[in-house]
Amino acid sequence: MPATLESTLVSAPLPSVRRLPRYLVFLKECRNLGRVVVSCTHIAEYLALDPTLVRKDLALTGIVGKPRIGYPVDELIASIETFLGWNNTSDAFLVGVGHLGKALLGFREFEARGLRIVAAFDADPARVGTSVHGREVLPMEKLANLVERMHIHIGIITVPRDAAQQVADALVKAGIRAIWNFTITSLHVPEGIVVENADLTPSLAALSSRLKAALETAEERRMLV
Amino acid sequence: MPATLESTLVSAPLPSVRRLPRYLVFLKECRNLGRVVVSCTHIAEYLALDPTLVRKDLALTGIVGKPRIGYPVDELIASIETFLGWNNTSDAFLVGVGHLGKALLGFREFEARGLRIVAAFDADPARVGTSVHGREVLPMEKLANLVERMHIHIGIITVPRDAAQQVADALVKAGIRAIWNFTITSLHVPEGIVVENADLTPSLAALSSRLKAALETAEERRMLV
DNA sequence: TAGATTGTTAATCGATTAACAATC
DNA sequence: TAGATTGTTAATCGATTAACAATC
Repeated sequence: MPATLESTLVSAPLPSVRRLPRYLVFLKECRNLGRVVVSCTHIAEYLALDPTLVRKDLALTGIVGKPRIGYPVDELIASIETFLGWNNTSDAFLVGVGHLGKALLGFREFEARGLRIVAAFDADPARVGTSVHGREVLPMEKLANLVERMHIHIGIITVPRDAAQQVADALVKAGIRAIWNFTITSLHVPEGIVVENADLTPSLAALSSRLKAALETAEERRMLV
Repeated sequence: MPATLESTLVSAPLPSVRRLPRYLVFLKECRNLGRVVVSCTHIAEYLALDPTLVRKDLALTGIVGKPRIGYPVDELIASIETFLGWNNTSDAFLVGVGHLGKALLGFREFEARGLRIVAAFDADPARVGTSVHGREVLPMEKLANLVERMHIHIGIITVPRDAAQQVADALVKAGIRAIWNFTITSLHVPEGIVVENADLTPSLAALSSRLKAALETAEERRMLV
């Protein structure tokens, strides 16, 4: 296989990609305050990161800074947003209109971040036909046909975890290319299909673990005094 | 400073901690199927991970396996749940009763994972006094007093991002020790206060980046044929 | 100019993977 | 016993941090 193919198999380093949206918050604040240029030093200080790390992250997006000056704020914002694809919107389907599914359908911010949830599906006949934040809930039977007809690439799974694999199978069979999985279930999908897990449980586990360590440290410190 | 203090400053490796809940899903499936023992090989295969990685993660929880046999399923489940603190529940306050805040208040699963959201607060007078999933929404003025009286350690922030820092300040001042931050805002808190970020935007950015790479790879592969 | 900042190369660090002896 | 699996030590890998020349 030629090297060019191999080279595109990997996306940009994911830790870097995940930091980019946080830079944008700070940069837009700078813009609001009328700042014209900003340095990695300032960004890094605000986000409690290493300046070199920020510099490498920004370089990923293709921007070139000026030594001693920094980066033009407007240009940097545009560069990051283009890199993240926040300019051209992707359409997505959502499956499972429970508490979380409804909340996601209500997030207007997604559209400014390149994601438009254009349809919602549910297996529960009682939910089908109802309207959630202006979108009618459709029956699962319509999923496959609509994915193909509307060239949908992204499926969002917000069903109970026991149903997640089954829904993933249906989405993949219908031709979806990426799944945003809000269940803790580890999905099995064919090679080449992207699964991004967004279930909250791992984050909660990390929170508990860190809190426990912090409380123990504080307790020990107290005992030493 | 003595070495013992230093040693407790760090929690367990967070990547490991984040994987533990996913092991539990598989283990409980095993239990339901009547399996008595399970090996790292099986867990790793199911979750598409390296067996050694799984073994080290499990060792973190203190369990000891039997060569050639594996681990007793029941014991392993108990070991992980104890390690994660899913047995003894922590009380938490939630601030910001919008779409997401309401959805979180509706998640009954949190209680089985050691988190009980005991009260909700909002700055909007129109929301104060209403009831969400059986909990009355309280005014921000009551926050500080109740945190202290109820010995609350965890604050959940689900307000609009512009209000996040202000809410974090109020929580910290009231004596909270850990913040589960559902906004993209990078919070500034005193040393020793834990901030776990759970905003969806970084995950969405990773999804987009990976999808883009996957589509490009597929396209290149198509061109080569 | 002087010096803050960029871009880049090298060193470090931590997590993952490989290797292998011990063992039920 | 034979061999699958554990626990552990060593090697690898990737991300972060340090060092430093180039430069506006």
